[in-house]
Amino acid sequence: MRQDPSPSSGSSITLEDVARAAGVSRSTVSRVINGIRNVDPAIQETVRRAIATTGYVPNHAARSLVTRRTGAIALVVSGAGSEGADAPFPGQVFADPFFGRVVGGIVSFLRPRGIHPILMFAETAEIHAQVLTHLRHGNADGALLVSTHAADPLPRLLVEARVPAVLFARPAEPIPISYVDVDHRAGAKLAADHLVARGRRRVATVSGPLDVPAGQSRLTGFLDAMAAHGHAYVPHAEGGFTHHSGEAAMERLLTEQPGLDGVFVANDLMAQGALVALRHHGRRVPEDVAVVGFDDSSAATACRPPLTTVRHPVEDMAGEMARMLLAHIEQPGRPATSKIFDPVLVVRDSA
Amino acid sequence: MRQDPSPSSGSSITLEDVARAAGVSRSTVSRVINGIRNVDPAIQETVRRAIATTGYVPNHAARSLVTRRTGAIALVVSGAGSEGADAPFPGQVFADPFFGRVVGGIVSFLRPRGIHPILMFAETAEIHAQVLTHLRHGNADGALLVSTHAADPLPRLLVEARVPAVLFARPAEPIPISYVDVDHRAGAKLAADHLVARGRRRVATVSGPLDVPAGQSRLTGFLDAMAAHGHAYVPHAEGGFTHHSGEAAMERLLTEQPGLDGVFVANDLMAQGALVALRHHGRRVPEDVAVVGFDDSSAATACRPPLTTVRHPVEDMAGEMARMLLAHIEQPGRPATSKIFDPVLVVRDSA
DNA sequence: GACACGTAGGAGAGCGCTCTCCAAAAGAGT
DNA sequence: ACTCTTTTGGAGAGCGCTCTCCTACGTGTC
Repeated sequence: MRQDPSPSSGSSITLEDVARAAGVSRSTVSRVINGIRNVDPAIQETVRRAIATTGYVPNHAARSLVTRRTGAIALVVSGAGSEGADAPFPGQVFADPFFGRVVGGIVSFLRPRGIHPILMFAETAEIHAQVLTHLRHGNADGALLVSTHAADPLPRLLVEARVPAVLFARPAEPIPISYVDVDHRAGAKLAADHLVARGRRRVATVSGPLDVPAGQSRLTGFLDAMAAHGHAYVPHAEGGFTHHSGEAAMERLLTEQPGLDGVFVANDLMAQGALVALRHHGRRVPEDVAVVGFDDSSAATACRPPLTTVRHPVEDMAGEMARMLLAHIEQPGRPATSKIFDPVLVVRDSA
Repeated sequence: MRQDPSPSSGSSITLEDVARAAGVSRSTVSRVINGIRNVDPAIQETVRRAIATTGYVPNHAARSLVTRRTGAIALVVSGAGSEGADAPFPGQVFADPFFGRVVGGIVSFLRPRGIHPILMFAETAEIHAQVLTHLRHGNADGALLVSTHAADPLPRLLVEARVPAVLFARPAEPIPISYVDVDHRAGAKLAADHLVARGRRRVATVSGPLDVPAGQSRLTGFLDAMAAHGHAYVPHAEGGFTHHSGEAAMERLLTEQPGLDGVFVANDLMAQGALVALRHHGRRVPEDVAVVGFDDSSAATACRPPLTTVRHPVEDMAGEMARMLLAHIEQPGRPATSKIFDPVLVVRDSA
């Protein structure tokens, strides 16, 4: 036995070898492995034993050559690479803990199915093309796309190239592509209701970038809800979903309305920045100013005080994205669908 | 022309089609594409034109079936999944901005070479096996491994399975595997020298977990450097490299030595936590207590005050990892090598 | 002009797998 | 007992590519 190829040595054991060892044909071994059609239980057992003793591992390339499936999916993080003054360094986006949660949700769903995502960052147009080529080369069966910017052309390119894809968040332009999203308006209303219930009368808001649907909807949802509570005018300052932009926006708000006692900040990273600005101006949170964030990212609990925030069920959404993509890959003609998730208010100490 | 397969329709254009269009053989087209051997410039031009007009895209599966290369590499984030009381949720690790930088460095190096990493999380032994199987199926040519825990068995498993691999940070057990690392002792000395130069006399340290080489080296490096400055005894509290463990360790240190005026915290995330504890106890930073972190992660600049910290050239190290892995894939017999990077002190406001 | 030599292109044999087609065997209905 | 269906295993044709031969054709040498 010692001259035998050990199972750990670079596997050049093929189906043919297993078939010979089991005394059956290649077809039968293939059927046992793929669990297709009926195979006599006794033969199945023999084949399984042969697979174990030979240490056979299927060759992925050969399989996908004939099935025309790679069994891989791409996770594309796309943006315009113009995150304020930040360097457009790939992986920069992971500074936002939100992406960690997206990745976690996707992996949780995919891993039990034996799929591991291929990570791609696409900041520039040149790289968009490269990503597209990669996908068309058959390196992945489909793509999960998380855009950081509204003007992202990739969703459209993906649709045109007929690459199965699912987006996180509704695309800015109306195109036939599946996506998941959270009900931003409902989340903003949750924040408004909470602030009013806490007795706050001079409320303001730090919005996200208004060219992004999420930024837009959170703002209008908040303003509408406040209007329903009788507050016709609510000051707002626009931020860019980053820590520093939140801090700067809060500064502007304090200049405009020094007497404010409540603020809704459109994401936690900005809220963290807002907290810094408030402290700098001697405001106590929540005594002087109540702060409500959005996302329930890990930044929310890292803050002092911990943030009251609107919980985006990111992991569930990411899992659903993966589920939808798999369905699209399974049935190529499937029409685009969307799924909107309900947010939840998580009450902590900041409001 | 309108009945022709349009370039954007699911590519079933093969080498054969291109060869026919160019009036040459399949071999010649292959040679042009792979730039191997001499091909008449005129014919090359004809072939390129044919490729463009047919919209040909090479089939990756077919190619890797014969070359026995996938052209893919795996990025494995491995740990024991017992990060304190945190849930072992995949992607959890991305809460640490450090990983974002690792990913960024890897992608920066790999992307120009047309390679996109396959992301895998391996928290449990069961998943280690799954990852190994995946690798042996030929889903990737090699692996880049970032462990969060010292007891990680994956490096050894990878070596045994003869999967080309490179680690981020020296393995706890001595095994023949390539790695990159930072000179932790030198970094800790930088911190000690700076604290002493700033005139601090009652210095303490929050160390990382002592079963991790990085935690160990940073502590001993710091203690040795302080001893060289005449400080025989330096109190220390052990943390777990997380925000909360840093806060807790700082609390303990303040109980043991209320009069301390300087502290070296073994990573920025813990330093951020330490800042919270110090503020809670009414200490001003840097006036009352000078704080030096380690890593120069984005947490360092998000803090108030911004952290003076030891910069780990993470992106360079990650890029080097990828370079080493490609070399190992290129020359399978290549002996394991390591590369140690020098850290740099980044002076901000905290010390 | 006969020979060797170097170079460019073509032919064709696989790489390891899936899957359709067939044949053989087994059961069902009359 | 015969035909008709159903079940189960084998044969073999590719999937699209690379790469090793092999042939044809200059070019150089004596």
